[in-house]
Amino acid sequence: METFIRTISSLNDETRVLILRFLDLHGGLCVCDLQQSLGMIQSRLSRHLKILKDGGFLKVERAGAWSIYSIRSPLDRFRLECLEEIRCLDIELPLLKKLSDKGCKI
Amino acid sequence: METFIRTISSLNDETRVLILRFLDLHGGLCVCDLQQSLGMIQSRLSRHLKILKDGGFLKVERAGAWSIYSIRSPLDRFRLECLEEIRCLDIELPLLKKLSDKGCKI
DNA sequence: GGAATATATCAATATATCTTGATGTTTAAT
DNA sequence: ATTAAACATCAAGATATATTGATATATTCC
Repeated sequence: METFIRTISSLNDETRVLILRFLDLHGGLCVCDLQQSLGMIQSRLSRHLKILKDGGFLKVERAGAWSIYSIRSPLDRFRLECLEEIRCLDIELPLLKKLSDKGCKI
Repeated sequence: METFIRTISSLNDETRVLILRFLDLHGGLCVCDLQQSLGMIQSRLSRHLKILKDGGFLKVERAGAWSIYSIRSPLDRFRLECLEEIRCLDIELPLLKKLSDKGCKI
């Protein structure tokens, strides 16, 4: 039950659904890219990314100073169904501003 | 997005998952039966039942003074997947105390 | 019609969650 | 070594959600 609620509650927020959709579309991104693209402050993003990770949807990989967040793979059946449902949502997605390539300076 | 969040948030509560599981197991029940079986007060149940209905998981049918709540059928693919996931949870289910047959007197 | 049952809703309080700004911690560049 | 970037975490305030008891609305039975 605990795990189920943690999984569900990780989706129970528009910000997190947006983040998930954005990472699903663009693949792994660092926090500073998400910051730029989604126009959110860092602490807010970090928090939501952690919740999505604890919910089993994301994984993190350290690359130097960067934390690269991406959709965990493989997702189990249920989480994949959730992701499929999110893919069908009509969400206004911002453009990707990938500054990390040129050296991100927030 | 709005509908998705409403669906997800309706599952984001242990009480509601329990109610859903209980109705899934026993079929349609009135509020007073749920009250007896789950040991909850009426206002609390009414609230959660409404949220599950608004989340698209339950339907209500009036039968005289009683409101019979049951799993909505057919469920769409995503809600069905959610229900399947809930069926797999290890939940301690109370016994059914169906007093409505003999005339429920709360 | 009047009393009692079943349910819904409201108001107040308690609890949890989200947002922001501040503060740590680690890594990279010089 | 120092400085700065990238990220995590914490504390405080704001917002949302849950619980309870009280009240309102049907409906049934007499």
